Amino acid sequence: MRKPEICSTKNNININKKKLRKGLWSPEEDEKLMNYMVRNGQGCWSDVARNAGLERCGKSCRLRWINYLRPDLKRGAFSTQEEELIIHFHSLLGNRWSQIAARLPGRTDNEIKNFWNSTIKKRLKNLSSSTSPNPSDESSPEPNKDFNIQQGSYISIQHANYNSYMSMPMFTSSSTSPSPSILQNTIFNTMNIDTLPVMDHSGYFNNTVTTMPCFSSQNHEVEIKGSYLENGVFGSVNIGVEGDMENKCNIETNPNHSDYYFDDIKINNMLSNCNIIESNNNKIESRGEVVENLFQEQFNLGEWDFEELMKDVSSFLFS
DNA sequence: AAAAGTCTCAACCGCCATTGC
DNA sequence: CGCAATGGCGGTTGAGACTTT
Repeated sequence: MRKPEICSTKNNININKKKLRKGLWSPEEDEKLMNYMVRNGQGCWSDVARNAGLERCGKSCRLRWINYLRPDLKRGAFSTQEEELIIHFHSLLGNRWSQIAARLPGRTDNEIKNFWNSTIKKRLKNLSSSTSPNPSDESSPEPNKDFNIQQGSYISIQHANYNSYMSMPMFTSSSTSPSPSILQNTIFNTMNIDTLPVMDHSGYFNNTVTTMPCFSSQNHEVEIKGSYLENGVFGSVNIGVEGDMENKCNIETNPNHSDYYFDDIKINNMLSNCNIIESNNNKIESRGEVVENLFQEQFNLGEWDFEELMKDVSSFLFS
């Protein structure tokens, strides 16, 4: 974390030549930005910074909004399903964090990147070093090269907090790069197929309980009301259920996390002023234009480019 | 209890693409 | 076409929290 400081750089051009703040955001700054965004929606970020009365560059505002203030953000630890998905999508997409994040609504690219670098990569590294005398480069940004794989054998990853195992194929890394098809196939198959999205004709997913795309699960209990889906990948985005808004928002406030002042900025109150209802066909209706604008991006974010993804998978599997 | 080491994650940096003039 | 402004992304940093010694 960085201490707040006053500085200006070539990236922080301000027409008033004011020095721009950097570093950690104060609760007051958060409130200003949140208020502005709720009232006006997203526009030119430089204007946002200026008009919201923030001595920050537009980029900084954008980052703060996307990574922290957005109402649909899911907070707290990654679920095991999310973890599996990240591994899966990373194997497909490499370090394209924004694309991975787009497939995990409520999670940001930064969050996923941090999680990967701090947790998953380390786990895979440990795994690799304990199973192979010749560890490969885990930091490779290229897809499909994150595992040291020896052909013909399998390794099992036991997740720390749950009972399932992931079997992964082992290929030799000595000659050419691992066969993507086998790797992809195996990773794909080792995931519970239930964790994969089932899209209906309208572009949403079957078995969803919210307006957001969602996974079904047979092996994990899915709690629909009261909190985010316990197992769940998308549970925290239950913003569309009438009368449940405040509850949803509060639930995502983790007292152990650094969002200690999140309640103070009255996000719940601001949002509860907007009347959002969920219609029968799982599409959101809003009587507040601002909210509509506000959430539009989130819904787009949550949509899966599933066809594209499956095309990639197919090409891996059958190439 | 204190020092050292490790981890987490918010935020910045720099690059590239796009857009508008 | 060239330039500047802006947006978006991935890589990196570093302060604070946490754990170990």
